[in-house]
Amino acid sequence: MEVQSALAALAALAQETRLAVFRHLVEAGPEGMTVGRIGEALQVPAATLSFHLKELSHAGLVTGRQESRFIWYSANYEAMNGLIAYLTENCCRGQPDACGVGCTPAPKSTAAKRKKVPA
Amino acid sequence: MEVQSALAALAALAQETRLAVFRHLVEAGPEGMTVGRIGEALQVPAATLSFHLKELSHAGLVTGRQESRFIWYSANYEAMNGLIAYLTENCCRGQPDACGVGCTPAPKSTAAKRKKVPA
DNA sequence: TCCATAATTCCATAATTATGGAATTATTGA
DNA sequence: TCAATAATTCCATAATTATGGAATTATGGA
Repeated sequence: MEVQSALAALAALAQETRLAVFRHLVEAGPEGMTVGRIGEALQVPAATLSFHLKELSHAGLVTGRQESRFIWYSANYEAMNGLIAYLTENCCRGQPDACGVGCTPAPKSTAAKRKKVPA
Repeated sequence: MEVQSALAALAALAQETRLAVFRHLVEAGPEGMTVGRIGEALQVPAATLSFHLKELSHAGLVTGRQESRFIWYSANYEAMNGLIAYLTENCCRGQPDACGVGCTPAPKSTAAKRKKVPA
């Protein structure tokens, strides 16, 4: 990933509504969601949502596909992973063991959080 | 990670100089670098660098420790990993296999890139 | 063709952010 | 105490960005 695309992606995500939209789409999976459903879920006016979707789209973080009267937006997982790779690239000069807490994104908490069960 | 800290981190990284500083510190390891060395390496005027270090620091992405006349700044690896976890949280509703290219940041390209050797 | 629905563009206003020279504030060694 | 170096704060200017109602542009069903 080039510095300019990383910057575009970060700027796109650095806004409350867009971050929420993106995370929603990451969660939704490759099929994605229609603009209407996104706006409903997040309570965002259509014009505002359209503006933010365009920003995310320009940054390469989401893509839309027209399907009949609807546009389905979905997360671009490759871009997401590319951004993460860019941020962590060459962490500790490739000696991650020397990095204390580590250069690795922890045990990958993909699933929703679960309350810790007391012993 | 809370939405507000994620937003702060993303906003901090969404700026060319700060992104360069952060990646430089990620690469530098836990010891970090002095302000002077950073400015030298990236060719940034002191006042500008100071401003950006403050932003990164407020966002929790770096920390400075005074040591004699110098301030050593280092990346906060925990914050970095927290941000990544926040972005990928509950990816594909916890069924990453259904996600095509995947919810996982690829084979972890920590080390510097190497040219692929032709077969 | 006409109507209803989906989504985008237009636009003015408001708010936030980056820049870097000059002045200022630490910190240390002599 | 004084001088030298490290880093930050101050400040005015310039530039970018978010908001959402109203108008506009697809798209498909009747």
